Amino acid sequence: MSYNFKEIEKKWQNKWEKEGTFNAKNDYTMKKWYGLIEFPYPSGQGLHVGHPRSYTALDIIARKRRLEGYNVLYPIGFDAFGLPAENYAIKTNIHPRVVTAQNIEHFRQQLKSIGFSFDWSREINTTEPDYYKWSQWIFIQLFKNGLAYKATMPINYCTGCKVGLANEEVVNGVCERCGSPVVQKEKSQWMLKITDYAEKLLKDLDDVNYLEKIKIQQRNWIGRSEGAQVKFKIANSDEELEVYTTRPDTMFGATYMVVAPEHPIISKLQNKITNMDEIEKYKEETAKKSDFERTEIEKDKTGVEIKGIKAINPANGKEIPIWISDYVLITYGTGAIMAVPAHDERDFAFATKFGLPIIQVITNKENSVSVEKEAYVSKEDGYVINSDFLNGLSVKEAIDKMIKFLEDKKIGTKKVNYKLRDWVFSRQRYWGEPIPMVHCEKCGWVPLDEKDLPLVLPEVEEFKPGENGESPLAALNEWIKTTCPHCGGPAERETDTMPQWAGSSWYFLRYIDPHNNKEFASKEALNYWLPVDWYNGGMEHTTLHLLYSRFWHKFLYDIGEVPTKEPYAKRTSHGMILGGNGEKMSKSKGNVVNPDDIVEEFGADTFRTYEMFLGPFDQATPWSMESLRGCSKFLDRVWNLQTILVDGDSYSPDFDKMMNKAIKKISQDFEDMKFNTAVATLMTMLNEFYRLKRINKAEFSTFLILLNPIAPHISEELYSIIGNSKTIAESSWPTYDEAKTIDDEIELPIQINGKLKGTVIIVKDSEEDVVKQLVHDKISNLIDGKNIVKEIYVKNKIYNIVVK
RNA sequence: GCAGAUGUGGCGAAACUGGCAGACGCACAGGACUUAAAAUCCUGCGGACUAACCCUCCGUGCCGGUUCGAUUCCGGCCAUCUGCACCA
Repeated sequence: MSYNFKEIEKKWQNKWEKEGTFNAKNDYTMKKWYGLIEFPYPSGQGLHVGHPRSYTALDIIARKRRLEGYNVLYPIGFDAFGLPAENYAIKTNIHPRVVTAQNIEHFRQQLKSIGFSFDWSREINTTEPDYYKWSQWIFIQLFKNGLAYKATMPINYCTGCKVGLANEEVVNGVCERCGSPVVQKEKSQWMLKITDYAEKLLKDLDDVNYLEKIKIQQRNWIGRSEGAQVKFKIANSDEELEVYTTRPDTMFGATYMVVAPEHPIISKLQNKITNMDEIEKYKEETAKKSDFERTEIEKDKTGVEIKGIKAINPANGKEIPIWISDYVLITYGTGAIMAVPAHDERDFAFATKFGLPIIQVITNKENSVSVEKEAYVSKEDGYVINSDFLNGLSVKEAIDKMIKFLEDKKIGTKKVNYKLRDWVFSRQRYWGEPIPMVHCEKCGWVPLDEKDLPLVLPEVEEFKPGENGESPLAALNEWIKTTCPHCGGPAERETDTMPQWAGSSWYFLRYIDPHNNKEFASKEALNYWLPVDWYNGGMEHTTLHLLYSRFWHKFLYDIGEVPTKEPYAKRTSHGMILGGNGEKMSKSKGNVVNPDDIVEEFGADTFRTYEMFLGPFDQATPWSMESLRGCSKFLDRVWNLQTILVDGDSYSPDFDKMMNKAIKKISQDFEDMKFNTAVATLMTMLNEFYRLKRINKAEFSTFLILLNPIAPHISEELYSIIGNSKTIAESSWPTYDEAKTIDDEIELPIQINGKLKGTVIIVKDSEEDVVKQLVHDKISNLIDGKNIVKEIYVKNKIYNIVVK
């Protein structure tokens, strides 16, 4: 018999909403637990089945924590600024605010229908002035502390639409919408100096409980390296070219230099350069490529020699040519490299293509290295040759000696470098937080007075970005004209807006005290709730959102605004849910599953159970309608346990053991996010109840509490039906007796030569001679007359006999 | 190219710290109930061998190694997925 999930789920959801069952308490004497999921971007498509995977997982932990007596904060909100709403506005001229409000309403209703235990009283929305006031406030603090600055950075510029584009909108070098070529266009933009925090962001990873793969990804992204920064003189000139290298030991093998096409040395020395035409042409071609293309495509190296100037290798004083090539990026290091083709793969490819000299300076112990066909890049067991005063040293020794040489001569220093780049914070867009800065002729860039926040996003007629890649706000002359907060003279507002990352970089702080209009959150509340105890989200956010929000938080810590160094004590990650065909769900593939349909047909509890059962939580798994029905059947069987409900005590000690083991297993599985095996354990329990055709009230109640975090509605309903006066939400998490989880008899496997030949029942912790006798009796027919070489007994695990 | 991950039945998967490979579920097959179907319940279900059962052998992407014993550890390959900023 099926149960009426529609009625039951509605009933409990209404009760929870009416009573505020899951709202966090303002009792700061209680032990607390703060669980966080990545708040959704309210897209027009509505909730994806991927969202509930993460939300159900932490909902399970949140519900368990409440039953364990914690004051739980499990909040929800909407990250509602963003491109899709703006692009929709451009098409339809409907204000993004209107569309966003509709989408949020839809999301809210969808989320509520799944029965998450969110504290809805703390819902936030990044597009509300009350919220982004504080995003702007934090930006001003960053500016005041020298961490926000203006710099000229390229944007993607569509030559057809004449607007700036996000990376996402550039597909294969052309505009996604009109197909016109996209070029890089220089633009003055706000930058945030995340690189100042590189060392802290790296080091403090040691103190947080993130999945190891997340730490590794962040470390690689920050990309700390040690090396040397070295000045190369330009022959017959006062100019110098500075390079960064991690291999100063190979400097005698540097046979040429390469600078990024955008490098300022070119314009500085243009009078000496004899092939400016050729260089300009190459620069133009480079501008057509996004960074993405320059780095992604496995292509032949291209480049142009800068004729008329030469550099001097400071190691040996030899003149070497200077080239430009797009494989050198202006944004990393100094934008220039010394090329050592014998010991760097890219340099090797470049030198081979353009016939540049290759000088080997590193060999191995056996001196069997050849750099005829490929570069020798190993740093281990390398020894220096052909390098004057470095000859015979190991790579490590040579690095130190060369750095000392450079420092003595004052032409170079030891230098730590990071791959991490500063954060481009300007967007030439409408639907974002206005940047609260004005430009005054006299005072330069000045932040708004904090009492004048929020700087409200003004109304516009036209959402289309302006020509030349300006923001739509650039057309609002009246709005732009303002007075300088510093000197009172005429000034102009910044017209770019913040990126979507801004609102999400600190939202977890606002949840803590969402209605505070004096501060982003009170000190008292921050002290109590921080840090976030557990944050679950997608791996795709590891290097951007996760790092950005750590950066903002660390900054706020340094200026005394938050009490913890790190925002998140623990970070875990969920795998993607794929379509039934094993491919990523997408409209074009027609394999999208809509959560609403599942909830409508099978109910929220089945949906939640299936999302947790479908596979290991951290791995990508395909959706299967058949398996979903299996979960529906499971809940029907749970409902029908009522038919075998009996009075009386536990059935047997063994049965009691099964219950204790299950409590232990499920409790631990939840903590380890092994939800699939937790569900499997519940199914096994259920099978056992039916096998014995009995369950008493105490057992049923325990079973329902264990099931409750996964399937909260049906479990509450049954809990009440079987006569409990309190609800599960008012009860506590079951405990188990460790002694009752241990078997006193063990079925010991017997192997001969590592192959299973049988089993024997032994008393737990039996001594070897006792077991030996039992084993020999059991398999005497297999070992009689055989030459026993060795016998291995691993207590309570295995007995293995080696025969010849 | 770099980085991270993954690879186990027809399918999703499980397996503690190196110790009985395949728990749980789906699909499938047979049976019960039913006038019949659906639903439900019961039984079986890695492969080879076998009429069938037992036995035996093979089996965790491939090749090798360590070990009494390897899905698990080590080396080398192959394939797939994800991310990327050619990171000097």
